[in-house]
Amino acid sequence: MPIQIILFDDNKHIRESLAMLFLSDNDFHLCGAYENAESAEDLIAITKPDVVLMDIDMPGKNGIDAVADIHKRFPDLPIIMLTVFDDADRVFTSLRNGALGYMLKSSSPEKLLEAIKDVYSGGAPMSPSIARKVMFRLQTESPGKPEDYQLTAREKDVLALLVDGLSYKMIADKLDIGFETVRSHIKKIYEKLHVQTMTEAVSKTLRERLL
Amino acid sequence: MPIQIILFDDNKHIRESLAMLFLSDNDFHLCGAYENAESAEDLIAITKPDVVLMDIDMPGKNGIDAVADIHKRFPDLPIIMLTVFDDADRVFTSLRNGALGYMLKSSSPEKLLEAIKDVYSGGAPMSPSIARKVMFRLQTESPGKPEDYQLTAREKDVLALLVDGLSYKMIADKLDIGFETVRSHIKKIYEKLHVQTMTEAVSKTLRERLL
DNA sequence: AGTTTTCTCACCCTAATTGGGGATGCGATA
DNA sequence: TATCGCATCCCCAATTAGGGTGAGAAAACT
Repeated sequence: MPIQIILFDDNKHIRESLAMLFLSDNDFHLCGAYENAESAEDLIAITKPDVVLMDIDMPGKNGIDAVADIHKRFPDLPIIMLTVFDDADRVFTSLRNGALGYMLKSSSPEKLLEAIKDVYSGGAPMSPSIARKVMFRLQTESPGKPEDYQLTAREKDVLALLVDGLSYKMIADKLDIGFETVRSHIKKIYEKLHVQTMTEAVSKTLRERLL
Repeated sequence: MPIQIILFDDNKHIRESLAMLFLSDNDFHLCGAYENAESAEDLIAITKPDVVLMDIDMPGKNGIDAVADIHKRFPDLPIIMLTVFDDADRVFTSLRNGALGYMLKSSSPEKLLEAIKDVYSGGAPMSPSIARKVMFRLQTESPGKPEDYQLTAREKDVLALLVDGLSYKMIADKLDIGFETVRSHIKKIYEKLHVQTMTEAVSKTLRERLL
């Protein structure tokens, strides 16, 4: 049986050309095409599509908010965003809101059909240029190779507890060592991390994902 | 001119079939195929490829470490990882280490050629099943909506500087307010965040991505 | 094997910073 | 008017930072 598709796009031309596209291929069936996502949730509840195609900018309720609502109510329903611009921020917001795929409108009809099949069978299709942005964010948000400050195992223990917000005394208790010993370790840690206060140490540790 | 490709894969069969693939297409030229990545950096320096194909598991130096080294020395050289399993952790480590694309060996030769073209022209090709994992991580690692502790603008200013490791006095200077004022703000912040020390505040702020 | 370095632990003293209580004034906003 | 944000000040106790010293054990060098 064909994959049931619902489409939200304010551009009449796009709606019609996609309708033609799906008509010409028996693997797909367009069960609805709407110019806004205002009552998207109800329409989905009625037509029960397998895949949602959602334009990112639409008058009224925009695609990004619509995705959030749809995803909340139908968590397993795959949603593919359609866009003309590969604006990094909106890509991200959409993805975080629950969209699975992200296709540029400029990509070929074949690619779109392929993307729908992908998303229907558990993949997450993205235009390569979009994937690149996603990855860039991923790389900068998780700064891979942490610099190695050569902390000893014990120092890492202490630092971990420090980061958890414990005081010297509490750390001493937890590690079953003396208060002054904790201090010695912390002095060494500061030296190695090139910091001089607890907050700097905690901040550096979390930001650079040490430990 | 054809895209110059260098390949690292310990499986002789794969090396040979890819060699055949590139021979049959004039858009590509395999300028080297090696069974390990031990001296990858030097080989790259000599053969000057446009794209690197790197198997993820190899005896000796594994592909993940190799990527890190190659990316460090040739930051603009695109690297595509090849793998049989779409193991989420290794995907991520590779991506963080600088790989741009990530293809399953099970994908078709056409897809691989396409991926090479994509990466060469600035995209980031990924198998949809891999992209899904990437997105999943992205969604769970950036925990959408942070709890709102109702901090005032001024309190956020203070908290930001606190997180940067500044002392009360330094914050006072920077914000051009009195030392005691900083203290009162911080007291309020602690109250709102339900913490009682600087480290707890910093830790909570960074971990929950407040600000 | 012998020496040196490193890690862990512990203690001292002093100065600076921080945290928990207050209280007060002023302007904006509700 | 009453609350809220923002700014300022006070005191006091606790915590933290910087400067040392030193001992015992394990790891690394020679």
